[in-house]
Amino acid sequence: MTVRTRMAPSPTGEYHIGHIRTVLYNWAFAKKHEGKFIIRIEDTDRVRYIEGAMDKILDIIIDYGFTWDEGPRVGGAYGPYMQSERLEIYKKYALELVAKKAAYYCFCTVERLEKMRDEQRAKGITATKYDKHCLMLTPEAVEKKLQENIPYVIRLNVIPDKTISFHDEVFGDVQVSSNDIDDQVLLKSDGFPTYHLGVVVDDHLMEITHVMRGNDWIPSTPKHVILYNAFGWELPVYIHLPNLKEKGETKKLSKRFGPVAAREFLDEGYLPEATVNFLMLLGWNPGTDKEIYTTEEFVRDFDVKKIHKTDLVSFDRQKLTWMNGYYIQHVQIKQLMKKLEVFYKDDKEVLTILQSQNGEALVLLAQTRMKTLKEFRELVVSIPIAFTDSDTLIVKDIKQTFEKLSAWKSEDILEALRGILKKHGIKMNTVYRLLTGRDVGLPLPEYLESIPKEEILKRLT
RNA sequence: GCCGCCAUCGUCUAGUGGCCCAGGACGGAACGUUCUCAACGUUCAGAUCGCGGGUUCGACUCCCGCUGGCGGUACCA
Repeated sequence: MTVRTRMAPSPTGEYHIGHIRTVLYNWAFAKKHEGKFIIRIEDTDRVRYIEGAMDKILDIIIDYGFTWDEGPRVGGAYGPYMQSERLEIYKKYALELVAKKAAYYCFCTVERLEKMRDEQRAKGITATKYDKHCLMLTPEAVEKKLQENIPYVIRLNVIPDKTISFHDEVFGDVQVSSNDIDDQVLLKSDGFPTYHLGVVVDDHLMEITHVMRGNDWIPSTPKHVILYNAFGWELPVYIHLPNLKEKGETKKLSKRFGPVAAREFLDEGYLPEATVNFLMLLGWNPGTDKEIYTTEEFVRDFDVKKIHKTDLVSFDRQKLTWMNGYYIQHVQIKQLMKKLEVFYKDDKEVLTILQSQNGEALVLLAQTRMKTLKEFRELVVSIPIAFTDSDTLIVKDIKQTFEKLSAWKSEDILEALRGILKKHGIKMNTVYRLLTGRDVGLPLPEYLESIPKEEILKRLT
């Protein structure tokens, strides 16, 4: 049996960093078992649908280094891979369920449903459920309403007093009473399926063997199990993943603490490989002390049995930043140059520095000093400074000393600066501030060498 | 409310009955190196394993209860 996993994004908004984690796990699992990773677009919510969202999602998945074997843009034998193009299929299967009495037509208006729920709540029932009002309709009555073009939905017919159970590779056996399951709408009045119908039909038709998704789906999995049983289909292997939360908080990631969208992390200068490495450890751990992982190593070591059985895992931004710094430090200098050039492609000032004669030398110096690509800018771009009265004497001295230097080399500059420090009884960071406008940064002599002497002298007037 | 799930240093976690008076990483502190800041090296602090009961010769590990958190409870996914 070929392993087939999938990620099924819904084009209703920004692609979250947590979604990349889910892509990573699904992708790695398929790779590990020499299977296929599929992307399917679940665009069944026409109210929240956002034009262009799908392409943004696909682009960001690519930018994080992932590809898919089947799905939009690449096609495949199980297409179409957009649910909006599969409406006839869902209708066919919904009707099959109706024929099997596992589902039924419902003509209730939203108003009646609201009234029904209000009445239930008035009676103290907080877990409101559809009252199966339309289940009582005779076949003739249904036929008549259909003839009259009365809008309808198709609902799942949940049989009471049954125990629905399924096995999850992470959470073990889960059991739920069918009494706690609502007669879920399967096919909406606009002809689109709800998630529950769409996911079951498509996962089956696309021969998905392992369903890996956030554990917020655990409560609705029994509905899917009922559907699989009604169709007489075999269940996929369920693997529910812990969701992400903000470090120190109890709730999910929030913009208040930094980026949340996958795209934003790239914009902030986080390397995809660093972020992906960080994501690997969010919900999984090899059981060893190894934390730095290439995707190849991850594919090799990834084991479903090691996925964390917990409700939420913290997204520690500080640790991400550390890991990003680690990656920047360990990447080949040429590659780092390339990454910086791409990152600063619209920043003339930084780009000029990068492409100057000393560009690479500066990057080498900056390599251990930046945690994100974004921090490179403040390392190499000086801020003009206004000298105070007490500064002028030192500045003048520095200038004179520099002017006397025959060669503009870091060793000579350092020696000159040492003399200044001694003479005025000041620390290097004072000189640092006078020359760059910043308190900290790249090693001064080397940094100065990378800038033409004339320019430095000009700054000192 | 009801249903389901979860619970180890500040944070992420290792740990599946004795190897644990709980190990690693991030963060913090100190020292070394040093032209500032980093990086690097060495060291330190930091968890009576949510609480209370059991079971057992022995529990972080098994069972029950409580508490807390999360999720679901839509013609959203």
